[in-house]
Amino acid sequence: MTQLRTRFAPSPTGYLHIGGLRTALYSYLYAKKNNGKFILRIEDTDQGRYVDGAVEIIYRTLHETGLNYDEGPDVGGDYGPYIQSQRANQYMHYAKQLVQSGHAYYCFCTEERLESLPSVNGARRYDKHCLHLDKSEVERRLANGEKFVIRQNMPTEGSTTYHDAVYGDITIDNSELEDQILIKSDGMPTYNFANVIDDHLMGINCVMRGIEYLSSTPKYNLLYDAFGWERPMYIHMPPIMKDAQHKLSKRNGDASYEDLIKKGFVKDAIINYIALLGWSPKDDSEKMSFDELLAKFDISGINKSPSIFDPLKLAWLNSLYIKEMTPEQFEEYAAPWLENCYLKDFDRHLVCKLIQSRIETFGEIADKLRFLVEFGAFDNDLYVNQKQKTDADTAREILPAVRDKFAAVNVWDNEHLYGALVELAQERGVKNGKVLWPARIALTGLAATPGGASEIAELLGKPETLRRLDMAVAQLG
RNA sequence: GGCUCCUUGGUCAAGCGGUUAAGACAUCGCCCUUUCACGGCGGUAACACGAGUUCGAUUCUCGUAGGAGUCACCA
Repeated sequence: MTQLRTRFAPSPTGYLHIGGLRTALYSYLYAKKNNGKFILRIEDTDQGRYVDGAVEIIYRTLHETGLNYDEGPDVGGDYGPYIQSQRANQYMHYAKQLVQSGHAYYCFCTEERLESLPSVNGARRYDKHCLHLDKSEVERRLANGEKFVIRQNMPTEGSTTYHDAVYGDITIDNSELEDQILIKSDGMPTYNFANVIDDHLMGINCVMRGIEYLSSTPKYNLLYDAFGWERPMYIHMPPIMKDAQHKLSKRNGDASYEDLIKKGFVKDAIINYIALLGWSPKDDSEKMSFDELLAKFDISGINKSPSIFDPLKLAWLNSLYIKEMTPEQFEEYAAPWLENCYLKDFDRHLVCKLIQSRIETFGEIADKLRFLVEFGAFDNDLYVNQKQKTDADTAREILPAVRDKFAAVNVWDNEHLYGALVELAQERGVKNGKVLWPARIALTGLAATPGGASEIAELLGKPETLRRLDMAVAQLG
């Protein structure tokens, strides 16, 4: 049995977008699942769209996410080169072979003539004009150095059917197929042509790609047939949408993998989430490690309908990955987010302890703790708490005592600070909340904060804690 | 517009002729609690529509509607 070979064939036009990453993920998973090979090929036949550095981003992203390809430009392999522009000289040979066998022909039509063609059903269609050119005339014009393209000669009758692993049998009338250009006038192959030639030459026997190729696949198959090559297995995938109408696209500035990382999502959560967009393990698994994904992946679980990218659910999954980190891992991961803002002045250990269970993405950290450096006048109504039965009056009564207690604390840590507050409550014969609530409000001026009064005081340090208490008392009048 | 594909709660999604139509996110409520968050428990919420096949359709067929893709010397 021949070995399964899948490939990911992006064009280097910028960041790797989410849809592309998912295509790579599924291709990788399917290959590995079947002891096959996963190949990376860069499709850069369009010089105009080439973006500097884009190739490196592709390599980096794939390696970073664990989608390690067995063959590719930077890792080598027996079927290289793996960059299409470096294989440029082979395509003409195959195109001419097709011309020989009558499956393709030279076309000298000018742009003007093409534009003057009548449009049928809202689309202009080439009329096979040059197919009927005399062989000697073709030779003459070629010898003359006239510009030409090579077109695929499509059958005009009948239909072609192929089987797609997720969409089933797809049948298209041959009359729908245009005599597409195989070789452009600059001598370069079109994507459609290079794709087929390279897939065959690289032994790719399983093509996984977006659904946008579903209806043009018969053209590819006709090419395989014309060469007498075996057609690959096809697995088309539904798109990932931004909303019901629009596909997720970098053109619209939608999130790329890099953007998500910058927002503080972790790579495992991103991979986990996109695996779930358009595919289901059938059981109730949601959070899955890369290995579990590999164990459970199956193309029968791939959906036919488009799915909308939900940042909220990604965030939830991300929070799961954050929570399962050990405190050490969390601190290490959070370090850059802490170092790059005011938080660099605070005890990293304490900060991390406070926020690990309270954030969904690392990008939220700075906002969540801003009160540590921003403190001013606030509404005394914040002291009102129905359950603790507190208000500005009870605060006015208890806060000076809180200040005294804190001032007397020698070992400035949560344990001692909390103990001091509880002790005060006991002395007064009131519930803990009666002291804790106003103390936290006085220290932060916020209705909700990560951490309670003593934890925040610990972070703030003694001088600042006492200063804020004084301000709060003064504000109460 | 032609052709192709798609259609289960707000979102992801199970279901593949007979189910009280799973589960998750979100949302709402309760519990826990040093506020928030975490965690636990529970609630609201869906088979686009119309025919047909069948004893019986979410499931099969055909229409309708809606959506997407495609019809390049772009990939």
